[in-house]
Amino acid sequence: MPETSTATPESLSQTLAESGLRATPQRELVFNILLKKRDHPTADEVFARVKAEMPTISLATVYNCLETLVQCRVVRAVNFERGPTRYCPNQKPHAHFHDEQTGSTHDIDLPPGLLDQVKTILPEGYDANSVEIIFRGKAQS
Amino acid sequence: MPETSTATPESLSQTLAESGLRATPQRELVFNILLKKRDHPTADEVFARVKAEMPTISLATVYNCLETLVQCRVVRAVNFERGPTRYCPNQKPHAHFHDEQTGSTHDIDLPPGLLDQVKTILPEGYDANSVEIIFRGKAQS
DNA sequence: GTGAGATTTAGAATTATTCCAATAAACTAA
DNA sequence: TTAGTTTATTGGAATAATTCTAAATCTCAC
Repeated sequence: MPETSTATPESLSQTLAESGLRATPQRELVFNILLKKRDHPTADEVFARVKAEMPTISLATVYNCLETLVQCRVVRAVNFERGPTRYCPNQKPHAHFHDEQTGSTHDIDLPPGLLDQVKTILPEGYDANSVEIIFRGKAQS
Repeated sequence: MPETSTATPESLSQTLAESGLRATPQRELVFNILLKKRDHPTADEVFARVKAEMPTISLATVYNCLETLVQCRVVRAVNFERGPTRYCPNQKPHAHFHDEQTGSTHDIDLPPGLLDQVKTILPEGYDANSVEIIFRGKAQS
């Protein structure tokens, strides 16, 4: 697994505060669950994991928390294909490798400068603030 | 708009035949509709356009036809974000630029070799058969 | 401790897509 | 052609993912 760069649980509260948002137990738990198992879970999967520790939480809250974390940029929402959105707490620039056999997704570290280099293919008049790269294929198991 | 490389309406019938599939009026019309306006429409949008020319077609058939065309590789299904799948008849290797202001999507031609170059960042054991690149930002209008 | 605003909650509503069973169309072999 | 088989289309029901809504709860500043 690549080295990862993420907000820590401690800094989450601060990041939220900077956006005028509160660090609620639900938000913290959802974030910690994402950190604990970095397998790009869907909202439903996050809900199941979170529920084990906080049985009263609702699915709507999980959606709300995930959306909040995405807004604060401590979590990335990922959409490869038809199907539910997946969530990723890795904030380091990285690509995704989607293993077509297993359906699993791996983070791929990007060499510094690659994204800028890729941006140079854009014609005049296009100003990209983000670049996403998705590989599909077979990974050694 | 970048130059595009697509199956022609004429060759569609042959491509389908190669997969043991029939060139039905519905499949041909769906494909022609995609060629006519290359704005990455959703299935619903395709349905609306197709219906204007063939009022009896059903939404299920539009989904079926799109899926068939994707299987035959004459159409690409694109998923950027939460929301319906979009369809693109451009078979030339290209990236997508998603204009966050307008919500529209532009095809970006790729210089030869770029995809192979990007693949070189993959660690040992990863074998990608496709690479997708998505830009997000602002395009000059 | 009160009031304002933020957050959570459960369930209803919506959206996108797939499934299903019946009909229709096209192809094959006699 | 014509019966038989396979393939495709159709409309509606079913499912899946997400968003909405309105009420209850919590938190913070005063």
